[in-house]
Amino acid sequence: MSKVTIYDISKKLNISAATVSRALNNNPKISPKTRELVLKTAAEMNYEQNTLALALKSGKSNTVGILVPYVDRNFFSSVIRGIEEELYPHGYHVIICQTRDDAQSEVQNINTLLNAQVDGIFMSVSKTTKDTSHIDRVLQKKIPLVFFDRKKNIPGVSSVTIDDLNGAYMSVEHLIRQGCKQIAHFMGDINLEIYKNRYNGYLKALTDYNLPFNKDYVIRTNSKAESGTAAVKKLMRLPSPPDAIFSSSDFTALGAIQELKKNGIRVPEDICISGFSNEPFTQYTDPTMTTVDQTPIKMGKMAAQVFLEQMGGEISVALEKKVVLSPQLVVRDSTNRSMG
Amino acid sequence: MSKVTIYDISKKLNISAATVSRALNNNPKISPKTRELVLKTAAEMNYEQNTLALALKSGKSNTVGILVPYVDRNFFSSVIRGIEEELYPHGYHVIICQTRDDAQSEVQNINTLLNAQVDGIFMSVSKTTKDTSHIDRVLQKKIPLVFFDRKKNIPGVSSVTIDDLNGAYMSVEHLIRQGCKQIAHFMGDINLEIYKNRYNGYLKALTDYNLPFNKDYVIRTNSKAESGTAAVKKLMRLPSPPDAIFSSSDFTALGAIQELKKNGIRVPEDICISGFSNEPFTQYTDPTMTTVDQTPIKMGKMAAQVFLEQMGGEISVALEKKVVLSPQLVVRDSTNRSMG
DNA sequence: TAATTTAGCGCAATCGATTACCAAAATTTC
DNA sequence: GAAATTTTGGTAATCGATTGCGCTAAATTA
Repeated sequence: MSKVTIYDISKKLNISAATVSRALNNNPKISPKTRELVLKTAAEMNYEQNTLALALKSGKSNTVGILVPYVDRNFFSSVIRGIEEELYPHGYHVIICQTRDDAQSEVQNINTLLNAQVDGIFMSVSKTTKDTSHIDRVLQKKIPLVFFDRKKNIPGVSSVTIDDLNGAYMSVEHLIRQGCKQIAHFMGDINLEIYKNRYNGYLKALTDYNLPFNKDYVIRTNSKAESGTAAVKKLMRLPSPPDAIFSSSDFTALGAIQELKKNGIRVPEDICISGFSNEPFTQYTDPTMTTVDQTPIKMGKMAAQVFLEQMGGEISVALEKKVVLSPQLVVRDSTNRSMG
Repeated sequence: MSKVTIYDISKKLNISAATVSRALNNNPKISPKTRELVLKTAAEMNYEQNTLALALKSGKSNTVGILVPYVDRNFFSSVIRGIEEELYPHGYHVIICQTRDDAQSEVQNINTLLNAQVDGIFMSVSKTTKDTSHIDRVLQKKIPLVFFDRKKNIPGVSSVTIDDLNGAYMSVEHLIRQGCKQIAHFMGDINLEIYKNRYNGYLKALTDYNLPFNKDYVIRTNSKAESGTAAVKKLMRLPSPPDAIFSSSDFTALGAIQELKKNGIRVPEDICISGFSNEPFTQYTDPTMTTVDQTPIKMGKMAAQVFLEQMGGEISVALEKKVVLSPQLVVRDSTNRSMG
């Protein structure tokens, strides 16, 4: 009924609990005969090691914490899946926390995770995070920390990100090859590196292909479809509207497409549009949407591997590791002019 | 640097650790003066209670486990979000496990969760689960268990589900009101109650509205778009093809729409189609898809509340509670004939 | 055969916090 | 002022597992 402990086994066999523990852990100081006996009895009695007691004694909890803005955002839940699948075989559990993109909640969650003595922390920093003293505290405690996607540049912290600049560059390059010459950009929150990088990739492509930069073509958006429709309205009022839009978000790109269709402007014939993230819905829009895949499951798996490496290293020299994954341009109809 | 314990505080103040513990827990047996002193010192020394030690001593870990087939499925991640948001203010953490719809993995995960001494378990049973002895073990240990969405009928286990039968009924009723008379059904895995209920709702609506039942109109599908295209092909070969499809899944409905469009059959003019789940993409398909919203975040919150109630009850009389949420019919263009 | 090594196992401390039980001090009561 | 209470706080066991140290008996060596 109630839990079987090593003491129950030791009493039954008339040996000490220490012997039981050693036998169960394959300690060579125990004779094979005793070991077998203990193992057999433990199995019979349905013994299970008490994780909490072990964690308290060893200081290792075999759990890791994952901090994301929202679990139900496809990108994040996919990363979580990747982490979980990579870590489960190693005996780790994942604790999920939502920051709701709130810096204060991030700090709180970090605290409770530290307090629960997690063996590692994975996080995508919240948009509003400025101060990083809570992150320093993680480092002080020598707990492996891995940023994914959204990171801060802090020495000693590993990160797994995608090459946003290149993803943006590939998108814009693709638009140019489709014959577009006046390419607008929906720019996300510049507080986050990822959006800054996407913007820079946009600029770099323009420069490399000798296209002029027009500041009216860069619109600040916020990852919501409405923001995309508003942005499109603004663009269409310009004396010389763009013939392509590279959006830093699938949602704003979607809003743009909807607004354009409503006004009888054809996509991709009149204007090409590409998004970013490869949200599941992008393959079902009309037209289907060109976008950039961030390989989130892979990102999660990589992050987990980085963590495992850091755990493996005897002396946790906290040597940081920066993994940058290559994004994948997914070309679909919203930029495909060859199909007419 | 290293963790501050109540012993550190007790040494500094030259009192016993017991007193410190009591002071921190507002035990009335400690004089206000001492209490204040301890509290102040604890704050100064940056003391934090060791969760693991507490958990070991009390048997309460303040974590709950959530088992889902895949975390990156929108429905499940939304439920998780609901649970997390409801439980976080109560000091609980959530551990996420993926079963990959594999019964064996479900058993394993349950075991490790029990072993980690979670205070409760939330689960959506995997498709392949037949034997339920692992669930019985949870009950034996008197650990609150709450099924959500996919459940097994086991006495003593609470559940939060939606009224699938009614959701199906509303859908079919809606199709009938649109003038459809020959309504087909894409039926999911009948091993799962939810699909059985959706099927029954379909049948009930047909009966109530005096429409004949045609067994050729019921096609077994598997929640993948391809399965939907295959099903449509089969239906279209019938001597008298249907004029509406009620699909038990958004994905198969999507596959159906795509296949029909490809063959020049118009939706909704020639055939109405409705799905189930209100996946995010359904609002972006062309035409936008009528579907049934399962209110997953609400479902998560309800499940959490059921759990909290069970924890609150002094004697855990394990009185089961069955919550059935009302689904929401979301009417969009794929069934809207008035717009012609 | 005596001396020494080694295999096998037990004792008790430890991880950090809680709490039943008990004891000293302070207060009240007569 | 002595006895009876009441406050206040200490002692030590407990949750379950691990492990350094040491002891006993068997095995090895001289």
